[in-house]
Amino acid sequence: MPRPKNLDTEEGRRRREEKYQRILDASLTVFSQKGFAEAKISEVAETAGVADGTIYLYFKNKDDLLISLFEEKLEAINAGLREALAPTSEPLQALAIIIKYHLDLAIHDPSLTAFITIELRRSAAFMKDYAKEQLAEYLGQWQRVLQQGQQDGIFNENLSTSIMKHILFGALDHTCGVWVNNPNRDPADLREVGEQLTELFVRGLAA
Amino acid sequence: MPRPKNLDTEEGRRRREEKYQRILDASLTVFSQKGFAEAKISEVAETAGVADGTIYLYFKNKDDLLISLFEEKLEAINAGLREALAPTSEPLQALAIIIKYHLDLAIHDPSLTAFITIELRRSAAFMKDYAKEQLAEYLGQWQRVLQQGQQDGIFNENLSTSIMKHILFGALDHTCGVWVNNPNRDPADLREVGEQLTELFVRGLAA
Amino acid sequence: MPRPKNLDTEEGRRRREEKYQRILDASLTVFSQKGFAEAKISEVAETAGVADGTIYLYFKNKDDLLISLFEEKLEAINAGLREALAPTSEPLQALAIIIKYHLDLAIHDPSLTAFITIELRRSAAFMKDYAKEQLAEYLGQWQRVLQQGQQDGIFNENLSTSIMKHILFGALDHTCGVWVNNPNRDPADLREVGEQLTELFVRGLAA
Amino acid sequence: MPRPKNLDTEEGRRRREEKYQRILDASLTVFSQKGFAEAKISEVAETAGVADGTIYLYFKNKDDLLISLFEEKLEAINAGLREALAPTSEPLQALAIIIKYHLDLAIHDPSLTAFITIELRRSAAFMKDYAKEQLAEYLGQWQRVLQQGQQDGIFNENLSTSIMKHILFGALDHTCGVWVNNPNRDPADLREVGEQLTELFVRGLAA
DNA sequence: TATGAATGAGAATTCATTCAT
DNA sequence: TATGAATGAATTCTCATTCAT
Repeated sequence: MPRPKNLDTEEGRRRREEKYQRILDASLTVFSQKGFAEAKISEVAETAGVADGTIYLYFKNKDDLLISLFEEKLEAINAGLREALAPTSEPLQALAIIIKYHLDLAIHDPSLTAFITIELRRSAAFMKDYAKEQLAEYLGQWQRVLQQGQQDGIFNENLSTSIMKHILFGALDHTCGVWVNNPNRDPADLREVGEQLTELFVRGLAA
Repeated sequence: MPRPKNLDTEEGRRRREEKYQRILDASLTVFSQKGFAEAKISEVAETAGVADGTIYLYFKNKDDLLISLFEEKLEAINAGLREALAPTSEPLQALAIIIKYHLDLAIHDPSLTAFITIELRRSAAFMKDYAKEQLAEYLGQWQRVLQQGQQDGIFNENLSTSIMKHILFGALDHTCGVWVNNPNRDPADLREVGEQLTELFVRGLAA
Repeated sequence: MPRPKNLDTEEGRRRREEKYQRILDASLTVFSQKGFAEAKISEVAETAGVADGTIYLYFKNKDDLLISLFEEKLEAINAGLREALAPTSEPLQALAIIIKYHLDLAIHDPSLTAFITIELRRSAAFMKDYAKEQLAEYLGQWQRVLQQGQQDGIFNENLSTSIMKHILFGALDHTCGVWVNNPNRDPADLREVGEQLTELFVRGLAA
Repeated sequence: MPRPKNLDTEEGRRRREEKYQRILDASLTVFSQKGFAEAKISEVAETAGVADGTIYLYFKNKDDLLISLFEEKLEAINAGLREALAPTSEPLQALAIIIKYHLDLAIHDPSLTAFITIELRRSAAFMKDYAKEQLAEYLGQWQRVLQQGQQDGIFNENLSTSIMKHILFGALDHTCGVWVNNPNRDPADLREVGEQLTELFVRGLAA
């Protein structure tokens, strides 16, 4: 969703798209390292290899950069999860996929995870619902799996799926946040978390 | 720990302590409403009913205010939990107490919960370990309960208590954060969360 | 010249005088160490062993402290020189006394010399003439010696005594300033300066 | 040495150099009028015709402005004296040139003289040796002339050139300071000072 | 489009001075 | 008188944003 309008040439559009992306990537890097408030636009620009002013050709302001980053990343995460869940409709398998997907995210993109863990709540509390919507969509996918499990008689019907999705998210988000924050992090540790978490939930949710 | 030296008179000490507390309370109010970065010292001062400069008689700078707030509040929370857990050594009861204690905190002091939920991770990531230590102590109390449960043969020994404590914290912290952020929040909802969470964990942890 | 009025008792006056002096001495210490602008009233108070507010019972404000210090010290210096010059009316002897007196000042009270060297010009440039007057009086004593020397036919009548007094002051003030600023200063070095300066002037001024 | 990086174009460099100079000139004006401590960055900015923030694109902070001003000006003064002394190696002529050069400085740039007279000592006492080095270089040029005079048998060998240079500097600096501080100053007065000073030293230094 | 120098609003912090005790 | 906590005006400096090139 680059703002600049020159879409005349194919070439032009591609170049714009590419620079837009570069700025967004740079934002993620800087925001995850320093946190949004401490991050300087000039540092984002330097990281992206563009001039400070250029950022304002693609984004309205610093907040817009944050919002766009959330939108872009959360959308992709949602799409990725949708794809990952497509092959199966078996709730237990799906639950395992959900957990694995979230943990893999942390393993493969620690910056993104650090960013989400740190900024999501602050954004949820003080900003409009840009991020909230996407998060709702993400958790919505989870909830559907849980509901399916209840329908299939696999998951305890007394448990509220809308509460469970938040419990699961909190658990995953926090454990990933702790892991990502550890300079000597080892993916094996996070995989272990996945197994334990799965066991806890599978037993806990069991009908 | 107010800085001013005049501790000569009983009266003097009390007044100082009182103002120190007033500033800290005001910080909590403002920090939880706007987030630390957006909070202005002048607003904290106004909320506390003191002049801007007065804050610097009690705290070194804005960061010190944040750190002191963490220390003070987390210490009290730790002490409160210790007290709440004292009466029982039965793991299942203790687990219920832990969950109830955390949720009651949110119900009785939503500002504090909002503050912790939003700022704790950011602080953990970028600040020294002022907050980390207290959090470790808090989760340490939880872990001891889980370990006791394993020893008593009540909790599944295959589950890592050090992972479980983080899972539980993430779950509680996030659900409380969501609840606190809801302008139409109803304590009953959070109590419901408590019951469901307890059930999930009791079953999930069962040996 | 303490301001407080309670002069009722002999005892009261003495105590006041004593505290006034203590504050002034503390000012000299602090001003000479940090310079007037960097000096903090609270540090002067601490050095004097009084409360911050007490200073304002004796001095109108920070500037008044500076001015009073100049007045007090320069007056004493003037009186001291007058006394030192009393025994002789022989110009060459008097000139030697003048130089020795100024250098001895630096040797015996380096703080005062540092203070004067650093603050006198700034004060002369930006403040009222409190200091100027006393300096004029000091240099006036010098000029009378130079004039006497011309009258006696010892000093060259073509040289302007009003220029010479400034030249001599600049020379003495700067060399003392350099010496005082040297952490490894040795009084012998300054005495050597005195001899050389005397020789230069005696020859240079000779009729 | 402007900080901004864009040195790409000849044009760009020139404009930057020009603005750097404008700010430095404004500093001199303001510092010499009020003294460094009383000078406000905002006033320097206004005098320079730039925004407050612009100053920080060229200088690290207020102290850096002072230091840079010293460096720039004292360097130029040193270079100027070197040039002025080049034509002659005759000590008496050289001495006259030294004195004339210093006094001409005051006549042609009273602000600079006021600034140096007032701030040099304070800086020497409290700041690093930015200014000290350049002053040492300046007085070093004087000392070489005095030494040459001794070698040539013109100047008294009993006099220490390292003391004499300080005496001369003090004399010149102070007389210039007094003159510059006089609102009704007449260059003729300072020329008279020059003649008298020269006569005093020529006679005083004579072998 | 891209640049990056310039802007200036805004915020933290300091400290001389006041004033209730 | 003496105290020292409280005040708040004043100042430095930062950095998101603009705009001339």
